[in-house]
Amino acid sequence: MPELPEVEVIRRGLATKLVGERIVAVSQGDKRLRRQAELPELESLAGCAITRLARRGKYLLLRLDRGQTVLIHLGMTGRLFFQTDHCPPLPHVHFVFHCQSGHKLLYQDVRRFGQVLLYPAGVTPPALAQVGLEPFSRRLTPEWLAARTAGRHRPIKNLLLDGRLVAGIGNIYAAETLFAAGMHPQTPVGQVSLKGWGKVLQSLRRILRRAIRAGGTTIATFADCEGQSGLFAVQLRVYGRAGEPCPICGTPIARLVMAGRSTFFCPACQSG
DNA sequence: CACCCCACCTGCGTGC
DNA sequence: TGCACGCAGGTGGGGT
Repeated sequence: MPELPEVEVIRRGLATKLVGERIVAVSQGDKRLRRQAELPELESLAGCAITRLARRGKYLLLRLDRGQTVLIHLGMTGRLFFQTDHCPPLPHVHFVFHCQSGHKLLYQDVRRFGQVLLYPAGVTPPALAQVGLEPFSRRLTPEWLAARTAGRHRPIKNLLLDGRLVAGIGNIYAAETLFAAGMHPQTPVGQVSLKGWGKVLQSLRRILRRAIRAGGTTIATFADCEGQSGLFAVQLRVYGRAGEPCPICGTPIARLVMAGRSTFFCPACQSG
């Protein structure tokens, strides 16, 4: 589900309701996520107030007034939302954060690829050390990308998916970025010119901004913390559209598997 | 170091 | 109707 725009939409939605809110209890479902904090740790959050919601790549961070950090990654199917009153018990709910105001924040995750971890004051979550530059960082420039990829041969699409270099890009936005930049997904990174990197960066930033503004992309399950679907799916130009005509030239959109992931592109527009 | 592959899960759509 | 299969927005550990 969630790439940078979806996580950012969640972050903004949660911030309006959670900043200043105090946690009174945390409860846990029976099945475990791939990585998760133990319940006694999370129960130690009782009495803490949430001071800030932050995002690094696809990680969401809840900062608490005693310095702790709750690190949440939504994996493929993770969702965060407030439980509405009188709704029936939901399946696949793994954590419930009970707030002083009566709000209940639920973490639901069908496939359980997500993570909910707790770090004490002063400890930086190790996973964050691996996270690359934010797409909107001023340090991310065509020159930086060219320097980091000089002489390397991996396809640009695989590079965009590598969050250790640039954070937050997933399969949807990698495809859309390369389409907008007119670049073939298999282009070896070492062959991309400075001008090419400029185009990629400009396309990436424009698409991410538009996706955030549209509330993210809902393919099947994504929803913001109020349960609203994102509207960017209708603006997708190639992702999931194999066989459909390219919106620019009419050539059928092609599908290719790269690094085990479906890759959608226009063979005519993205020849360079 | 650079890069690829697969495991980790459940659910849904398709085709036989 | 049922079953087998392929596919899905994520990482991360292990192999070449």
